[in-house]
Amino acid sequence: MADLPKTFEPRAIEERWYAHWESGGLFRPERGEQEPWTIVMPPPNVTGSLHIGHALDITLQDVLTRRERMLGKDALWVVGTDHAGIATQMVVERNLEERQDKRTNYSRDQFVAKVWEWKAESGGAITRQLRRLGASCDWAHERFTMDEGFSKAVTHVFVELHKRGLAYRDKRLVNWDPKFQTAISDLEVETREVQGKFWTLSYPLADGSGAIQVATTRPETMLADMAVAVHPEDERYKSLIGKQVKHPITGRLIPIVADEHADPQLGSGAVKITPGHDFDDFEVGKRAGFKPAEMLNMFDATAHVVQTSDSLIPEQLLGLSREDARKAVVELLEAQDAIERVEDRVIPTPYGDRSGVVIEPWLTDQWYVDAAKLAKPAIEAVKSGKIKIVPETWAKTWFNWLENIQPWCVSRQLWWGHRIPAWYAEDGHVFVAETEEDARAEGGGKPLRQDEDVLDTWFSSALWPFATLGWPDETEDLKRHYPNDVLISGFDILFFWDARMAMQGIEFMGEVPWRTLYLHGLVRDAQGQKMSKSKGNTVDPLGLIDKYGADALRFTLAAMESQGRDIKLDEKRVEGYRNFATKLWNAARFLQMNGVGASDSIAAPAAELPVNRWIIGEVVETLAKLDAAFDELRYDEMADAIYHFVWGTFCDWYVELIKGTFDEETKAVASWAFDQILVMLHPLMPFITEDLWAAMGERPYELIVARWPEPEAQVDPQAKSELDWLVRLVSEVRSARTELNVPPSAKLNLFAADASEETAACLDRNHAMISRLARLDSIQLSAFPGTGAAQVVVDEATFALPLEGVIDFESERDRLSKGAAAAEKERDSLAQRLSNPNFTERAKPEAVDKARADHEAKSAEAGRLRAALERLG
RNA sequence: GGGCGCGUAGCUCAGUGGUAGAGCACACCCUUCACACGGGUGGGGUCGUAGGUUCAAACCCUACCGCGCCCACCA
Repeated sequence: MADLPKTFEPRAIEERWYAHWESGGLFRPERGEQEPWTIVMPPPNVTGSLHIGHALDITLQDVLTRRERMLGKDALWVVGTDHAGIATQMVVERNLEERQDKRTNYSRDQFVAKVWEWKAESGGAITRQLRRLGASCDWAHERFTMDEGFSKAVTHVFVELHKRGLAYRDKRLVNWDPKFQTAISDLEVETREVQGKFWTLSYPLADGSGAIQVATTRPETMLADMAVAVHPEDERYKSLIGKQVKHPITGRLIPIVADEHADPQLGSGAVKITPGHDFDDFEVGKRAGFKPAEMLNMFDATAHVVQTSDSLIPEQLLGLSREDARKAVVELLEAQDAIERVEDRVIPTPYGDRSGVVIEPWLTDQWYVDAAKLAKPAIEAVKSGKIKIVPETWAKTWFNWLENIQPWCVSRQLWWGHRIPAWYAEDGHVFVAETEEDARAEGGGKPLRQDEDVLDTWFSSALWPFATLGWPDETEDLKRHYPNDVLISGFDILFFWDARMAMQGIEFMGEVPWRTLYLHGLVRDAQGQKMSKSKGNTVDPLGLIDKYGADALRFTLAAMESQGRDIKLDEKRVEGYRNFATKLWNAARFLQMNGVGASDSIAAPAAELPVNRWIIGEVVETLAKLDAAFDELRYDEMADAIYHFVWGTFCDWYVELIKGTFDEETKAVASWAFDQILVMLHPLMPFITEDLWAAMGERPYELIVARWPEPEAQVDPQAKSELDWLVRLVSEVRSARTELNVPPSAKLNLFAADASEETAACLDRNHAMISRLARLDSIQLSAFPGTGAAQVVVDEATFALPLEGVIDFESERDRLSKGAAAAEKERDSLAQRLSNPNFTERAKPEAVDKARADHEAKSAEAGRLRAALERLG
């Protein structure tokens, strides 16, 4: 048994134990015969570094994984990284820019090679950081979404979806990001409220009979106007329907059409229609008979003005940015007095969530996935309970999103990612196939050109629960570990990732990806603000680990994780749990000094002494609480149960009680109970527990693979009530001492009056412990004959502590009166309730019985306290 | 415009139809031979507001006030 150093230094042990676990293959021992248990880690971006949100996510997963492993299961925690298309391409492009270089100086293949180079050099930062947290995942089979095998799965899925008619190419408006020059999905667009203007413009009728006023928030797009719409029932405009308008800047003749989209209440009631640059207008345009291919486009990929196909945009506007074009157009309109009104207004404006620039609706050919079809079984899976969402309030959000889902744009105009397996012949014919050879075969040997685009990163990560297990091959892992048991993710990726995993998993595996979906909240700063780099209020988990240890950080995050609500992280909490670790450490030191080491039995040792029988029962009850908390995924309750047991029960009472009496039985029980603590605490605090496990003695195996306790031992009710009584007695005496300002060093005599035989026996059995903890000189089973004693009431007995001359009668009278008054107040309120026939007749019988019993107890207590007050004189 | 969540001790949060809990902070005492990252004791809450249901509500219902988030095409 190694002597423990005086203080606990997390730094010194964390690295050593992690390396030991990993090199020893202890994260996934060979357990092919055992029941499998599976969880996949949301693959962090390969460009990422560990932030506090990861720390929470990883902690929650590791806690479950470690326990399942201790339960003896073949626990698999899949780990890997995501190629993160846009993010990674950006990083590499930025590196090039720093050297006055740029992506377009290279061929596609050359650039992609550079990305792989970057990944090899600096792509693994986050995986090192996961280790610092103690993540016990299966590194031996670490995956990457661009690995050959995984890529094969991605291609296969796309080809299959195409075959099944669930992936198709379409020309329609997409959310175009002019900064990254790629399409993005609806989910990657965030709407921000921006202060803008609402213009009312005057468009002259072509026949010279007047003008019609139209409203817009984006005057620059008028250059591609193709119609003016009015409501079919709007009396003001009915007669104009079918007439033409001469566009004030381009001179284009455009029709006035009837469409319900035009809201008579809004602005003038007439609206300009720009089908190529507005989602609503696109629909109106289609209804008005325009084909997407005919719709006018006035922007290039960077959102600068280009000539429309009818060449009607004035020369001086070409090449202008959106912003400049707006100014120029407004000036031109002002010059011809065509602006009726300008109002200030808050405009909901779409922004790219990564680029931060305004998204342009742009008419392009893209690949879409028929999400609505895939969504149906995913909705059903939750409805039927095949997937259980925790907390279940999120189910509503799940349904709401999936029921209203739009086609998913999956093509991206990037170089880094899974290239879309589609090939085009010169006649435009498209062949979708797993390989170029297959495509060529299908195309009859015609020359083919592969699609330039790559797939949305989320398209591939949606396959994570099965493609990491070897799919489409039918591997042993796949058979054993799909469906996964649980998925843990932040609710911020519920749509991006979770829902898409469910859709793809059900479509391709015929089975839900996981049985339970646990959603946790976001970590916020102590003020409740969302953490962001720009605000500078981020908490660096690695800094906290350096300062307080990984165990303390993990325990904090678990303790604060309650049913998915957001976590306001306060460093003080981490400090507090670091103190908890130190407390445990010192308890171990103390036990060690007294000859307590590793327990030699898994089952609770036989014990005679009440204190030992009691602590065994307390372990059993703590285990039950923990097991229940695990079953319900209540991390706060797990932390709470073990924290209070270790500190409030084991350290504060058991260790204090057994001080000085380390007989063989006590040593055996203390060893066993402490071992149970280490086992039960290990999922939350793996490092310190593993270290203490080793420090306490020779072990046949590491704690990480030790067995989670089974509730074999019993709670002894007798011992429980005896120790419960003892704790109350000691607490009462201590309280009286403090309130009466008795110096801690003074030892008192205790007289017990009215003690039952049982109480007398308890006093006798435990007199040494009671005397030490309550600082007593002697205990006598008789009423104190004199006056001037402090008195405390515990159950039926009244105890007197003579304080000859020391006692302050006033203080003691106050103290006793306060206690009596409190008891009487409760007694009276219970009496009142019991005198109400409505209560005794209608309330549950248990409630009535309990009220009666409580009433009796409170009456007796009040009586004893009043009697004590009398005696005081 | 829909949907969700939250408002409980100074702070951060649990909580259950039957007389309010924890941690931290605070006050007082203690250099007791594991631990001052400690020990002991204590103060502190009309459980957002107003109604309703009930024998009984902080817990259920309704409305309102305040805060936050998500979804949605009001040009």
